[in-house]
Amino acid sequence: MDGVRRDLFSGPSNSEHEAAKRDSSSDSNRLFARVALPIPVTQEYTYVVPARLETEITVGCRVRVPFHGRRMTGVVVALDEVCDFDPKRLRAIEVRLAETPALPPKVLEFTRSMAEHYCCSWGTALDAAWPASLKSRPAKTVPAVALVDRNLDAFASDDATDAAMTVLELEEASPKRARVLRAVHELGSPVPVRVLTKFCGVSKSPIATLVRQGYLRWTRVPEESTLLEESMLERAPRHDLTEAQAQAVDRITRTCETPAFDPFLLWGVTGSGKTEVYLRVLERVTQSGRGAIILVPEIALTPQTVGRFRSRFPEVAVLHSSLGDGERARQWLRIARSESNVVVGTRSAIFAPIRDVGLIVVDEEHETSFKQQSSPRYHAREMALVRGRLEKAIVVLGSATPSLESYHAARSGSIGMIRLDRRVGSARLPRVLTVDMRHEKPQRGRPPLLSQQLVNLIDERVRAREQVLLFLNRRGFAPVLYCSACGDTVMCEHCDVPMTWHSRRARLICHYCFEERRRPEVCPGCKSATPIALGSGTERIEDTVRQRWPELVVARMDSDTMTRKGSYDDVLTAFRRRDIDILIGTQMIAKGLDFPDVTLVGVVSADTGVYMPDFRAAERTFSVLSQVAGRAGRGAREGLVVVQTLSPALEPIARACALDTEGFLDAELESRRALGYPPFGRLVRVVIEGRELATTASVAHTVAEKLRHASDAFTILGPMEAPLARVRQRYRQHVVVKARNDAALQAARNALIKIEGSGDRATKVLVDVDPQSML
DNA sequence: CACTTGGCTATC
DNA sequence: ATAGCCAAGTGT
Repeated sequence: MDGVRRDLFSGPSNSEHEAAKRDSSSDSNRLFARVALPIPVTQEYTYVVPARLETEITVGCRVRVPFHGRRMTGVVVALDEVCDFDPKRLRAIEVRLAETPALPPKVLEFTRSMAEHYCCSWGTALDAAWPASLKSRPAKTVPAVALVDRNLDAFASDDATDAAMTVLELEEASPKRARVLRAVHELGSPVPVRVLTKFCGVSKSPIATLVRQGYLRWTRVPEESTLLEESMLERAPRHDLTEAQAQAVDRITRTCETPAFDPFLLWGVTGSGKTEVYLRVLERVTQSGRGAIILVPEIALTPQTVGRFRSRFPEVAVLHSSLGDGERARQWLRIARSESNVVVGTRSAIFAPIRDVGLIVVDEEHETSFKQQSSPRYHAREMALVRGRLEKAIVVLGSATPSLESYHAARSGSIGMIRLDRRVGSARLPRVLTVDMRHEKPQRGRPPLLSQQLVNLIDERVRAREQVLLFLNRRGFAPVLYCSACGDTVMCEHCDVPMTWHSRRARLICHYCFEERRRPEVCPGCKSATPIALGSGTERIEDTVRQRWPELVVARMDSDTMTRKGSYDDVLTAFRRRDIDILIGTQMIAKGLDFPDVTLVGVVSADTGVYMPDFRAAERTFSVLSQVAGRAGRGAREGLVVVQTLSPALEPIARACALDTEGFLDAELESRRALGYPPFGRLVRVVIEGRELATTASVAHTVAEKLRHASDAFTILGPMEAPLARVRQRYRQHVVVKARNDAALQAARNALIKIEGSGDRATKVLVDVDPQSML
C-alpha cells in the first residue's frame, strides 16, 4: 500500500525514471543543461536535455526538473555538449514551461552579477526576474469606439484638412460631439467609452450620435487596470526646454550614437523639470532604436506619471504591483516578445527582458523603496548601474536630495554630475522659518503642539483663502501610553515596542505586528494608576486643529484613513478643488504632491526619527524635511515652511531649514568617512531570528565566529541584539560585517553565502548586503 | 526494544 | 529549500 502510494504521488514513476537514464547513456550527441534553482545553494545542476525537448530548450528558458525527490522550477543558464558529472547519475528535464519566453542573455548575466553582489544563489536572483504568474488570462473586454476608416485616413493624412473639416462642420452644430471627436483623435483610436466620457465630461449620448452619423463605430478593447486607464487622461505637452534642461539633455545624450556605459547624477531641485529631461533623452535613445527602463518609486507610479510617458510613447509597458497577475503578465510578455522596448515600473522592472537597453532612469534615486526587503535584497539603483554597464547604456539617477552613495560617486568623478538649480517658470524656492519649541510657552507643563507663530500664520493664510499642509511623521493619537506612577509604557506582548494609541478606533495598536487591544484602565505593570497618552501623532494634531479652527474643513491623510481603495484620490481631488483648507498627514503628503494654492507647510515636529539608532537616520530626516518643504509655493505666490523642532542645531534639521542640500551632503559625507560607513566601505547585516532567546543568541554567536574565522579583511561587530530586539514573538540578533572596500567584502562573500539559511528549522538567518536600515 | 524527535547532508 | 538518513531521546 505504502509503496504504491509513493510511486503514484512522488516524482516520475519507475519506468519514466529508467527512460530518463537510458536517454542519457544511449545517445552519443546528447545535450546537457545547467539549471539554476531557487534554493540557497551556490551551484547549478546539470540535467540531460531529452531528445524530444532539444529544439525547445534554450538558454534562459524556464524548466521543470526532478530534484531530490521533488520537482522544482529552474532556469537553464547554459547548454553544453560535455559534462563533468557522472552521466549515469544525471536526470532529465521534464518539461519546458509552456508559453514562457526565455530571458535575454544580458538579463541572465545581470542576475548572475546580482547574485554575486548580494551573496545569494543565481537561482534566487533569477526567481525575481519573472512576474509572479505568467498566466495571462485573456483580458475581459470593455466597450470602446473607433474612428471609422475614412476618418482614420483623414486624421492620418499629413495636412489633416479633412479631419479639421469634419470637426469644424460639427463645431457649429454640436460642440460636445466635436469635443468627443477631437478627443478620440488625441487619445488614439480605439478608445474605451469609459475613458472618453471621463475625458470629455460628457455622457454616452453624443458618442452614440456620432456612431449613428457614421463618424465612429462601436468596438471592444481589452480591459485595463485603473492605473493604465486613468493614465490615458493625462497628457504631457512637449514643453520648450530651459537653457539648463537643454544642456542637460545634450550632455546626457552626447554618447548616444556609440553605445557606452555612461552614468549620471541628475541633481535637480523640486520643480526643475527633471521629467522633461528624461523624456527628451528617451526620445533620442528610442530614435536610435534602443530600449529603455524607467524606474520610479512605488508611490510615484501614479496615472499622472504613467500618462506623461504614455502620451509621448504610446507603446510603453508598465510594470507595477497594482496591476494584478493577469495584466502584469500581459505587460511583461509584451516586453519579452519585443512588442514594447520601453518600460516604466517599480524596482523589479530593472529585470525587464528588454533586448537592447540604451537608457536606464532611476527617478527619485534616494527613495528607500528601491531596496527589496526580501531575498534577493537588491537595491534597484545599484542594479541599474550594474545593468547599465552590461548593456552599455546611459544611466540617469535623478533626485532633488541625492543619496550619499550617488553624491559621493558624482563628487569623486565615477559618475557624471548635472545640476538643475532653478525651478522652471515663475515658482521660487520657499522661505523656511525654524521654530525652537523649547522656547514656546508651555501648556500644562509641556510644550504646545503648535507654536504661536504657526497658529498665527495658519490664521493668516487661511483668511487669504490659501491652503495649508501640516506634516507629522507619526500615525495614531499618541505614540505611548505612559504610567506616571511607575514610569512604564504599555508595550506590545509580542514585540519590544510601545503600543500606539489610536483614539479613532479606541484601540492600542502595535505598528510592527498589528496586534490590537483595549486601552487598559490601570497600568498593566504596577496596577496603581491609569496610563496617560503621551506625545502626539496625526490624530491628535487633527483634534487640536479642529478645536482651534472649527469653521475650517480639515482632512487627515495617513495609512489609517486611506484604507478604502480610491480614498487617496478622493482626498487629493477634494484638496485640489480647494474643498479642504488644511490637510494633515504623514510621509504620504510629503512626496510629489503639487498644489499651487498651498502657501504654508507646517512641520509639526522635525525630530521624529532623527534619534533612531541607525546610521542613515540623519539622511532620512534631511530628505523627508526637504521633500515636505518642496510642497510649499509651487504656484505664483511664495511659499513658507514652518519647521518646529526641539533640536534646531542638529545637522540634518538645520541644513534642511537652510535649504542647503550640498552643505548637508558634505557634512554627512565627512561623518560617514570618519566612521567608515557607506559610501566609504560596505556593510553586510546578518539577522538571526528565532522563537527562543537562548537558541537565537547561540546561532548568532556561531555566525559571528564563522565570519571571524573566514578572514580578517573585514571587521565583525556583534553578535548583539537588533535595535528591534523582538518582533512578532521572535527574538532578533544581528551581526554586522564592516568591509573597508569591495575587495574586503569579496573576502567575506564565501562565508556569507554559506550562512544564508543556516541555523535550524526554527531559526532564520538572513543576509542583507548594503542594508538600508539597521532596525 | 519500537518509535518519535533533532541535527546534518546532499540534492544533478 | 527540504527529503532522507542517522543518532539520541521517550514511552511501554
